Amino acid sequence: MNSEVKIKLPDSREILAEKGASLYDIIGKIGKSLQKAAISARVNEIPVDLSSTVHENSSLQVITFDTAEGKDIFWHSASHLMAQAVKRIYPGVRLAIGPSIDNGFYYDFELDDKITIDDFDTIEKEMEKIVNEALDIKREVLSLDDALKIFRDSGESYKVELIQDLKDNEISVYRQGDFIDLCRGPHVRSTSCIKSFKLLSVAGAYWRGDEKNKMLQRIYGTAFPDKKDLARYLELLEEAKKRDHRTLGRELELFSFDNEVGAGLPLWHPNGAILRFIIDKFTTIEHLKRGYNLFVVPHIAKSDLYKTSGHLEFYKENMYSPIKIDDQDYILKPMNCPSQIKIFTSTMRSYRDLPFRGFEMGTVYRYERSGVLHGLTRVRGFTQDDAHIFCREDQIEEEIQGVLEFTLDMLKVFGFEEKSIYLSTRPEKSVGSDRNWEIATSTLKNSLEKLKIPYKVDPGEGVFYGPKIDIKIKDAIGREWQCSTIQVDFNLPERFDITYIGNDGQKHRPIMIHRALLGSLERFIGILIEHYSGKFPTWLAPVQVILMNVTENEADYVRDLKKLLVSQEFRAEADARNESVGYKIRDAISKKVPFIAVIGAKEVNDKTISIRRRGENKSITMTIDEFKKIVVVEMNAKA
RNA sequence: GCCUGCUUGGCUUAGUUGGUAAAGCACUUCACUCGUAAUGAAGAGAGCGCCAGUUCGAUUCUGGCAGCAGGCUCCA
Repeated sequence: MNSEVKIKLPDSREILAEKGASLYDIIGKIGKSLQKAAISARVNEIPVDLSSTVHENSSLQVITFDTAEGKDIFWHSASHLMAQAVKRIYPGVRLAIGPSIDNGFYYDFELDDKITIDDFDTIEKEMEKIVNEALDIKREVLSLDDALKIFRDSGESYKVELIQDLKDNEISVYRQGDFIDLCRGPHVRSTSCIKSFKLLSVAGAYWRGDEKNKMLQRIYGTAFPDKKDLARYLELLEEAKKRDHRTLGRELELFSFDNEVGAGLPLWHPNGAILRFIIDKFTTIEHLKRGYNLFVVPHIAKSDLYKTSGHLEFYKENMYSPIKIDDQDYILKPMNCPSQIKIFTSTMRSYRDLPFRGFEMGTVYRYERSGVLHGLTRVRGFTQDDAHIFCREDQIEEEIQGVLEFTLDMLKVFGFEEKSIYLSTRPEKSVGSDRNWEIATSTLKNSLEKLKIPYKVDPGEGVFYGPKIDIKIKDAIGREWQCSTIQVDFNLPERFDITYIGNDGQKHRPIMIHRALLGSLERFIGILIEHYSGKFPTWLAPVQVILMNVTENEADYVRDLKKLLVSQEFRAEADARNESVGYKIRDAISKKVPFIAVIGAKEVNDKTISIRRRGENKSITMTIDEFKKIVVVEMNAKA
């Protein structure tokens, strides 16, 4: 009796196991396939290695790769595997850290040799060898002193530093063959579990993420229990590459960058410029419909303005050097707010004027360090759908709610249904009274709750001048992007001494709300390109239809029809080249246009067109009016 | 800014152990007049990111700069 323990499973079944049996054996009793899939297990809710033994009645929950926890453990073990291989190849290497990340793992190394992707083959081969050696991965618990001695003796100074920070008397390490690493665990039972893996990239990374520290070499990789899963993941990476907005930007003739113009300064080509124009026009009109006033301000302003606003002090890093004009310093505007404030303060405002909402498609210029530039998503000059709302304290809540609803509506129109919302509260360094922060934070909270919008709190992540709500959208392949931000500001109204006359005849200070819904137009378009994979819905498509003739006889007809459609504000192109229909169809498909219209003798005769929709390989013959109606319907529906 | 790698016609790439470069697509012309994912042929197009240096000679070697990629750091 005493030699057996009861193991309670998640479905409340109970099984008996021999006292001291390993989890691996116990799981084998439940099922062979589960035993094979098991990565680790939770015993009495604590994740442990499968090699650990059970000595008392316990609950058991098997962890497989299907769960986030399973992936984390598996990838962490894979990172150890890689580190072991690297250490075998480069004995002088010093190990830093090697955690699991979103879709794999990395390990940071300090090494005099430079590792490049050309070395991946060698490292992967060594990893394979270690997998085939089927080394047991064993946990050991050491005293602080013993642990320090082991890593000191082997010259692993980063590990020594980590151990010293642990301030723990019991240090767990994991051993697999000749390799030992400091680690909390748990891990898979054997190197043989990590069947398929791939090293993906190598990059520099600062020790502990601090710029002042030494730069280490980081190798990224991923791994899966099954070869098929690895293949699928690599395909996904290929897919992401195919929808990269930088590639599509060139292929679809949307935009480009030019060495001579400068890094981070996008040039909008006809197709991209029209896309921008469509979004700009739509966004502007939506603002006007919601009672915003339109603002336009110059791209430069005197540096004094930014002294008043505080940007010269707090935002200097991101601002360009002054331009001298008539012996005065002018600065390329890094933000729209200061200039916009001057519109509000240009005259006496009454409480009756509030809320006063000013909207601008405002272009700003910010210095970004050369290494951070990235396609359209990180540039040095960009345009924000920026607005500032000046309101009374009692109006904040309604304004915030209005902005929230507006934002969600807009994002939906652009095809972003899934989003996550964050409320960022007061950071350590901040301006404004406790009372103001309290009011603003609770107002933001109330607004979210009244609209039944689920959100998470990001404590201390607010801006120094006020709390904010950030909205992250999820694109078609599940990546998150932050675009929208709604911020309450106590700082600028003070700095610019903004006032309105209340019904008591006295001056009062309004509250300012900054908000951008799409954020930067450049970045938003970059995200849109990837989200739609270049297949823009009809209302956004730079070219909605390509018209093509079958033989030379219909060429003029096609050109005339194109002119007619263009004159009626349809975005049409004609392909009257002397090529086969098959060839032109193929070409048009690669341009991802929503409609392809083929016109042969029959169509000219019947005054019809043969329409082939994107993604379909059948065509429908219809009159030109019928076609126009379809396009109009889709444009109105923003489809 | 930092680390690693990269930079050859519009695009994708080949190549030269240093003797001024090759292909496919795109483009132009000609022929074909063709019915829903590539008709055929011919032609034009780069001096190999920029600036120096080494050399009889540099696209190839060295240095600097710029740009790009992947990261790190940063991101009001």
